[in-house]
Order: sequence, then C-alpha cells, then structure tokens
Amino acid sequence: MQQPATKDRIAEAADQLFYERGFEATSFADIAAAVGISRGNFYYHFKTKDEILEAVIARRLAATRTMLNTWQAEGAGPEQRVICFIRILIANQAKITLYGCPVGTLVAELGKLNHAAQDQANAVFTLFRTWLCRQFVELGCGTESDALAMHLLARSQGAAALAQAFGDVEFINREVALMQDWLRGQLPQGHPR
Amino acid sequence: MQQPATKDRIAEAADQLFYERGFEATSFADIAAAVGISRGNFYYHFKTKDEILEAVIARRLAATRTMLNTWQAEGAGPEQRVICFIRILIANQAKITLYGCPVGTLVAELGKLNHAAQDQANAVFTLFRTWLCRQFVELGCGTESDALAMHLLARSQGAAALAQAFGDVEFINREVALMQDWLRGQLPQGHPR
DNA sequence: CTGCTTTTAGGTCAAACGTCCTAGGGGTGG
DNA sequence: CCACCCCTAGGACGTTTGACCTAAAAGCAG
Repeated sequence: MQQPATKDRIAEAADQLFYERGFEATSFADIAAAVGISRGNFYYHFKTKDEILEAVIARRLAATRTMLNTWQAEGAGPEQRVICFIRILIANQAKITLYGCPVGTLVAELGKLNHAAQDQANAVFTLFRTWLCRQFVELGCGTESDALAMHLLARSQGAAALAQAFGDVEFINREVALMQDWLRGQLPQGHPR
Repeated sequence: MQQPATKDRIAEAADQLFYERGFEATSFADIAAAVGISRGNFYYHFKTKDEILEAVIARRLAATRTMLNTWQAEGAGPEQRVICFIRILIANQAKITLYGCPVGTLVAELGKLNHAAQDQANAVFTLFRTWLCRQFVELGCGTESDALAMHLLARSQGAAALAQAFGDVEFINREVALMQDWLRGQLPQGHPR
C-alpha cells in the first residue's frame, strides 16, 4: 500500500499556510489551491478541519523530535547543543521576520480560540522545554535547569515576536549573540568543556 | 453635544474581544451582544470592521500614551520608570496568562493577515520603544539605548508568550525579577541614582 | 477484460459573515 | 405643535465558510 502523495501533501501545504496566514484565516479552498486538488476531496482524507490541524501539529512534533535527536546524536557537548537551539532563529530568520515563530503564533491563536488542539500545539513547546532542561542538567545546572530552559525559550519567543513586528532581520542576530553570552554566564565553573 | 455612550462603548467592547478572541474571530454579532445593541446599528457608527479596528488601536495608543506620560510626570527617575514598564507584566498577570500580550498578539495576527492596519498596531510597540529608549538615554546608555529598549521589549514579549502557553503565572514573576536584575547591570557606573 | 477498492472531481447545503437599507423612536429648536 | 435630525432596531443582500454527498476515474487482482 502506497499512500505517500495526497494526504501528506495536504498536511504539508496546510502546515505552511497555517504558519503564513494562521489557522482560522486559512480555508479549505486555500489548501486545495495550494495542493492542486478539488475542494470536496478533503472529506476523503480529513473529515474535519480540526483533523488537518492535528495532522499538522503531529508533523511539527515529529520534525522537532527528529531535529533534537539529530543534535543529540551528533556527539557535541550540551553547550553546543543549546547553541544549536539558539541558532534556529538565524537559520529561519527570513521566515521569522515575516511570520514570527511557527510554534508561538499557533499556540497564541489556538489559545484565543479555546481550541481543543491547544494542548497538542503546546506539546511542541514542552518538547523544547524538556530537551533544553536536560541539556542544562548535563551542564550541571541542577534544579535551576528547568527555569533556565523556560527563560531561554522566552528569550527566543520575544526575539521572534519583535523581529516580526519591526521586520528587522538584524535584531535577531543581536539577540542570538546576547543569548550565547548569557549561556556562557550560566555555565557552572569547571563544567566539562 | 454629548456622544459619550455608544461609539465608545462599541470600541471598548471590541477592544476587549479583540484581545480575548482575536480580531478575525470576533464578529459584529459578538460585539453587538457584548454592548447590548442590535447588529445593524453598527453601520451608523462604523462603516466597516476595519474602522472598528482603527478605533480600537487608537484607543490603545491613547491609553499607552497616557500611561507613559503619567510615569514621566510622577517625578521618579528613569530607572524607576523602566521598572514601572517591567511591572506591567505583573499588573496584568492574570489576563496575560489567559490571552498573552494585547499588543504582541494583535501585531502577530494582523501581520499574518497582511492587514492594512498592521502599521498602526505596530505604532504601540514603537511608542514603548522610543519611550524606553529615552529612559536609557537619560540613564547614560548613549548609543546603546535603542538596542536596550528593543531587548527589554523582547524580554517582556517572550515572558508573556510563554506565560500564556503554559498558563504559568509564577513564571511571569521570575522573568520580571530577572529583568530588574538585568536593568541594574546595564546602568553605567556613577549614574544619577 | 472484469470486478473491486481507492481516490478524485464537482456540486449542494445550512450557517455565519460583513455590509447595507429602511422604517421608526426620541429629543431639540423653531 | 411641528419639522428636523441623531440614533436605533431589525431584517435582507450576496458571499464565503466547513461539511457533506454522489458519480466517476484510476489502480489493481483475478
């Protein structure tokens, strides 16, 4: 059984459109046009719009997990891994400047809509949070690790939000540099480097 | 001529609903129900939904200006004024935990919609930015002042975003404490205190 | 080729949306 | 008392939305 095409292509197109325009502002017709299929065809692959949303979130969760696992397997130390996280902002700077952080903006929108999938969207945040927490534990930050993870998450969210608001690409670079400085300041003395 | 009531009450109700549910997700019917008037009556006061949005943004701009001017007039020094800004997060902690930052979430939504009023919404950010910049100039931070203002704005945006995502009120308090520590570290030696 | 399942296209449906019109209520000035 | 104008109520319009159905095309097994 080979079902690679349509269902995944719908989820992929929806993923991008939800990011660029938001969940509510994206209609079936928009996704259909992006994929190149007819409107009514959706009912076969996804019964409701919420189902598409769940598929999109599952996609993002899987992609995030893969990315984190890759970093984990690359052999570098926890400090380098956290720096990888910080540099996501630079890697995606063009899109962030236009549309903000994909995770943050979706969570904010679903939160305002009291949408049932809000918790699932939040799981992406939690994924980053626990992963970052583990890195800080490995760095020897002990019970402070989760607070440090949350703080770093907040810093990147803020950087993305303002970069989008002001359309300022350079601002991202400055914030990334500040976060890396901050990270060095958080390392306990004599940590394994 | 006394026209206090309806037009302002519409703008006030729309302000709140746009904050709690978002701009697009709020319909005329929602606002009408909140104000207690009939739907069709809107056309008399506001010809389009965009006009209501402009009125809401104008409201917020005016309120922000008033707040900043009040702080400016209270006689405290620039450091205390910046602390006032930071503590907005605490003052609005309950609502932020539920709906995020009113400015940030609106700017993000309008940005995704390519809405014409995006620039007006951004003006609220700019208002804070230039005001904060002035405080840092008074503190003797010189050419770094605008960068410091942007950084502080980003920090509060990030704190609000994560507080909403995780529904974590206490997180706001921790971030506020960190921002105040950061502020002390930014003051040039021998500044007027 | 035949028969079956999977997938697609096109179209219908009720509901909700923003927009707009009109009739009438209620107060003020002449 | 009357004419006028600000304001309001309620409904109608055309469009778009998510949801749903049906018929037919496409792919595969025998």
